[in-house]
Amino acid sequence: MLNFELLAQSPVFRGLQAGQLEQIMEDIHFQVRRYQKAEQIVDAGAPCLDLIIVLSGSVKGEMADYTGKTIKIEDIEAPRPLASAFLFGQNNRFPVNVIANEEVSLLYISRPEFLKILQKDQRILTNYLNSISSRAQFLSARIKFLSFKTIRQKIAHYLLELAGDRLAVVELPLSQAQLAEFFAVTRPSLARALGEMADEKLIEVRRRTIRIVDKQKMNALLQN
Amino acid sequence: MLNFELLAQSPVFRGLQAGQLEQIMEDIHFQVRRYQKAEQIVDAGAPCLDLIIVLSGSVKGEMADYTGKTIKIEDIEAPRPLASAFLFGQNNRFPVNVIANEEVSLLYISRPEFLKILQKDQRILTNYLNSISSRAQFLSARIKFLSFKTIRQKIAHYLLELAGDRLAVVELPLSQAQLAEFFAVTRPSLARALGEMADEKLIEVRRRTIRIVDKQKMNALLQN
DNA sequence: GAAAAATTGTATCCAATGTTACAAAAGCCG
DNA sequence: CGGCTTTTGTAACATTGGATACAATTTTTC
Repeated sequence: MLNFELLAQSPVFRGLQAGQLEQIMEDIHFQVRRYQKAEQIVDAGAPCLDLIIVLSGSVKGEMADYTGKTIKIEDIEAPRPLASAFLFGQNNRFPVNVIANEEVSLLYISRPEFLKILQKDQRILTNYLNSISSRAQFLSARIKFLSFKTIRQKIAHYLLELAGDRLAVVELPLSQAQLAEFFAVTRPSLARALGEMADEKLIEVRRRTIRIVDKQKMNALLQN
Repeated sequence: MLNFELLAQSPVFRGLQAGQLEQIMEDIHFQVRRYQKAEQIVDAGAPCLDLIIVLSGSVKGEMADYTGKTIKIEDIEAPRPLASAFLFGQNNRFPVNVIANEEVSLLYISRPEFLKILQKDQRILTNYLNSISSRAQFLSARIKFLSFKTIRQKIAHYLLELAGDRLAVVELPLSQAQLAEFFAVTRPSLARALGEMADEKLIEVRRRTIRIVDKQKMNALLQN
């Protein structure tokens, strides 16, 4: 049985009462599938025929970058939708491999069934439009990030974003290895760049804890 | 007066008769604005409140890459929509600067008005979903492209894509300078890479005309 | 608490690309 | 045709980051 309370937290169904949602889903055909940790859920290039929502656990999207290596694009946790931006469109194939981070269960709703839902409920329609758009916005931000030329710029952007306008002391939420992966950069190179920036008194690094010393210069980095 | 024949060619209104479209638009509030060549139409970061469709001419989207330089993301020509993926979403701001390539005229339809249209016509709804999704797919492809590590890989990917399964002789549709911009790479570096690939008999280059000599090795480039 | 594993810090070497500058070739326009 | 502009080709040098290896430190596990 579906957990409608949780599902109503999903970006697509947000704002609905669990009861309303249950009623809508009554007329709809759907499936729930389970996967083990590290199992490959979707191969990049496979056609996207269903809206897929993570019901429990989390999955990751990885892009095969042709060099055999993979770049991790993002994690998706319950109750977020997985393929929302690729359900429609010309050549609607998954751009990424999707792999289970842990044991997960996924809700599948086919495209025609989902269209029924969109016609039925205006709330879900706007939710879905918002969801898809947020997806495009995410990709756009990622392009912006990847367009930084140097590791220092990536670090500066990342740290300033993380710190916001508030404190100058930041605890990295990722290990250096993960951060390097996110930056599409090797781990020693990241460590070296951090070390050099520390030498130049832009930041202070004590393992995962980083203090931004010279916000001025950090910002300047991003503008030349 | 709007050219409904042309507008019906737009991804959003495709498949409608000009007459149907005219009827739908009768109830809708909209504006048409004109811009001169090189005029800045949208500043990156500005809120996106309207669906904007290019009625004539073309515009380009450029991303300010923090270094002062801009990366050209794409050209948008009539009758394509401009901000379709950013009309909705959490933080719906333009991710790019939009600049007129020539004299252009643009159709503006506000979000609430456009929602009316979506509710009214199911054809337009699916069109719009397809349009947004294609947008996300485009961005995703761009990320994939940018994730190639070497210039040679970018060249190989680009040429093989351009050539398709057909002839091995390709005429570059862009100047080297434009291509370099698209590759997010400097022009001399691109020329050098082309020269080296020619030395190694992967390709033959005579200015804009390129002949792919060794498809085998070109493909291999993309896989290691 | 000790051994093992994971994470982080560093160093060396090398390949790839940017920077800058200039020359050669092609296209354009009188 | 002949000069001007744009595009393309090339070279020398500097910089960045990748590959690899290993040491130091911290965390995990038993």
